[in-house]
Amino acid sequence: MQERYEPAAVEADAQHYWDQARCFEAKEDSTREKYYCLSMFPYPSGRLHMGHVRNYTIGDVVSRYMRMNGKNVLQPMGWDAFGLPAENAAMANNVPPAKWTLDNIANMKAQFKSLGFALDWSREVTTCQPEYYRWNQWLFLRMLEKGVAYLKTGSVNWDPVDKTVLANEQVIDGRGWRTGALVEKREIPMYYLKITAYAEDLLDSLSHMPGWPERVRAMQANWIGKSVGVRLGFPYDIEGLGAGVLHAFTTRADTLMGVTFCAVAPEHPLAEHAAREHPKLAAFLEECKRGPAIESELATQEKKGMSTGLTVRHPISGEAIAVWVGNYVLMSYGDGAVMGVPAHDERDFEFAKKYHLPIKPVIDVAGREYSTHQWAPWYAEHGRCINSGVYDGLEYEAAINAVAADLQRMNLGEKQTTWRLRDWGISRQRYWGCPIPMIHCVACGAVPVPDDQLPVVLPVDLVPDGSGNPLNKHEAFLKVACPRCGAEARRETDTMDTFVDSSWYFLRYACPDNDKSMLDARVQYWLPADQYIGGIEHAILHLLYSRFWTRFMRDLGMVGFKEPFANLFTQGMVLNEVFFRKPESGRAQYFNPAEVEVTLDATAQRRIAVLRADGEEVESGGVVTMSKSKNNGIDPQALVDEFGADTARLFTMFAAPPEQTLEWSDEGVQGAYRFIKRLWKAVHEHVTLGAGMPLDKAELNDDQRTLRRQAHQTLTKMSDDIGRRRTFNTAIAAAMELLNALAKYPQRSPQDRSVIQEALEIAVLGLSPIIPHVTHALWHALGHERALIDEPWMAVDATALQTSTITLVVQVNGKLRGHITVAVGADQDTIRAAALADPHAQKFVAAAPVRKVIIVPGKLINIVV
RNA sequence: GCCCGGAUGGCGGAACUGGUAGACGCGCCGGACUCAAAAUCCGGUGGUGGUGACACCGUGUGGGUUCGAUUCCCUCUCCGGGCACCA
Repeated sequence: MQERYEPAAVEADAQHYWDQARCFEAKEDSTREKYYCLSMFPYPSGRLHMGHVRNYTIGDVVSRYMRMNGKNVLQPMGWDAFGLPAENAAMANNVPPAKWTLDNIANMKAQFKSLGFALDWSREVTTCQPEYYRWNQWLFLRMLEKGVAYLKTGSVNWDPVDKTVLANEQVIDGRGWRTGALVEKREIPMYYLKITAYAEDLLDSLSHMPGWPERVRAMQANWIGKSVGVRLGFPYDIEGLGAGVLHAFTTRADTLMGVTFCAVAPEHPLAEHAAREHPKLAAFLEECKRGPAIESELATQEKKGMSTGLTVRHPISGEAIAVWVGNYVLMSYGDGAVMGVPAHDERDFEFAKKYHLPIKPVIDVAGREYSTHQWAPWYAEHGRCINSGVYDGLEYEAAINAVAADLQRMNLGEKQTTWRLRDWGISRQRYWGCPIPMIHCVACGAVPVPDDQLPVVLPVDLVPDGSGNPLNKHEAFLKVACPRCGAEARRETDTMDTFVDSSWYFLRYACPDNDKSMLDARVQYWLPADQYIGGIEHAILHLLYSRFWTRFMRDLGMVGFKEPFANLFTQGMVLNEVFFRKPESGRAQYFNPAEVEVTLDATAQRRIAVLRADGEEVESGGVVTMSKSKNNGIDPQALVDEFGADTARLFTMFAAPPEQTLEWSDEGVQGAYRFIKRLWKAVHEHVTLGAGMPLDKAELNDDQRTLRRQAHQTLTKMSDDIGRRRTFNTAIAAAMELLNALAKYPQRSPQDRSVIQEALEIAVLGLSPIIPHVTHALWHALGHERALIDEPWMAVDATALQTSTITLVVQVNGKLRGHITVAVGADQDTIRAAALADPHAQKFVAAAPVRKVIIVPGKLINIVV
């Protein structure tokens, strides 16, 4: 064994072994228990970033651990290869998105390999290849047949200068990012997927998914947003419209008698009707249309409204109710109208104050004093109806039931369940995506592409120029015969949302080579995925879409399950300090932390950051998410080149628990490297002493027994931390403690050496899922023929854990005052007496009478005086 | 604005089910080795008071429940994620 640890040689050797032995190529085997460990596939942006390293190291640790525990493990990888960045890069460099994307994939794949992940590359899936996306198209056609996909108009951001549709990300302060032109909303026909048809089941299933984090389930439940309430009708007879009913949904039908106005969305038919005769209102509607499309901006903008001049009738009292337009009312939720009850809804209160509308309290909350001048949070609480005619005296639920029953009788309302969840619009007016397989014929309308003409292949040599989808100018793609009548027709040029690609890629890993069908029987063997790992930022959309997609496939009989991911793990983001200089005028210039030297000043009080290039100081902007815009990313490759993949892996697993954010630290990396060197040295020192003797468990002295106990306690903890808790940081800490104990262990007798051998084996094997390369080498050095990856996980020796005495904590009034040692299995009276006799405790007990003694078995005694 | 998280020494973090706050690592201080430095090794390291044994204080803020609270409940502050066309 070599004395020096040389990561490059060690890692090349281990990777070569895994490659030639094809260790990670998974094969279906019905006699073995499978374990499908899935990580969210990356967008091929060009380089791996630390977030990727973190995500895939977690998956790799789990995979390797499960493999050593006898599972038939599948850990695949692929590429989420369609999307906007490729079009931007194409424009910047005049390279087709396809070439840019495939080059990036080649680069990143090499990086993946250098990190030593146990991936089955024979199942690689790339979403921009027709072999993959043809099945997007195929399934879309099945959805169309079932009415799950349908056509409807939807609103998009329109840049009037570039004459193109913009993503929300490309709209900055209401203006196009390239042109600076004011962005307009445009209504265009788009395809939608009826995810709302599955809303109830998507919600209900959440409570039967113990393998998902509580917070993700809560976020999804709130996103689906089930509300049970009443759909009310306000009848009207309006000139030019005739008689009709304005519908509004409410969860607070008990406050119906407090309605003093109604507010409708700017796109509501009543608003549009009124605007025809009302230029100021028309201008207001225009203003709303130019307003933000993003919910966060809608919700924070100033609440504005304007009267339509129209009135509707209160369904119970018959009073005239003014109809207003409110910029905060969403056309997409409920009926696009709300009843205004300023006395019991904060937003309505604000609105009423601003436009001097009446406020009428109709709920008595525990006899408290209501004031129409100022809002108080309790105004929205449940209570007893007052000022409500026949409903006076009724409580919340009784009042809602009574109102619903009365309205139903008048045919002006009914109980209704409303969902916040909206159908999923998948049409994108963009080039670099999966073509929607439709053909537009003058005579036949929108005609689906027949299955035998799939895939509709996306031309790969186009370069977008910012002025809309280049497919619209591509004659060879556009021109096609109508499948129905044969006349010349035009191909659909919209492509699919990339969330479609990522909604089922995890199924395709089971059968990537199947060119006859989308899925096959192998899916049933591997899925559902036993562990899914990815960023918390995907907690809602991607995961919800995947759950929906799987349900639709289940309904078609393509899969036998509806939840694709049995267990979900959401890892935190990777952060780093930002350094910048801001000139007097103009934008801040950001410097990569790799180019900055941070030192302490003479008093060690203040940190000084200096740019290496010019020796001048730079400012620190705190620790934030690694991003291109802040130039604070760390290239994992530089780390691998300098310290090796094992150090990169160890650092990311040790620096923080995997669910929390992780702060980059150069010193932390050094610490990880130092630990690996210490481990190497410990094994080296041990094996240079030559072969030991077999362990004789019956002939151990106290020191040997103590070390053995610690080694097996470490094994217990590492197994639990890796296998159950997924707290890799504490598993590593336990291994460090064991190594510290070994360093202090004094003896070198043959029996000592056999105990040390066992402890080193536990440390090396236990760490192998995290730092697989160096442990591969050390395992051989410890005298094993077989490669470590093929070894089973070690079993804990229960006899090594046994002790005869136990130390208990003695508290007085909950404060730590002393320790006592008692025999294992001592009875309560003995423990109580020993605790009271403890001299440290005595000092505090002597002065006052003992009122109570609480004994927590195996832990502590609390004496209450 | 709404939904979901988070806050513990100089720093990253540990304390798993309400039971010893600060494991492990980094940094710093002292020492060994060295002509010297790096590397390595050994010891110390929450704050205040005390020569010391030890005592008191201490887990973002303010309150509550409990024999006992970093952990449970309420309030507030700050930070992060998501908000449907970034992925």
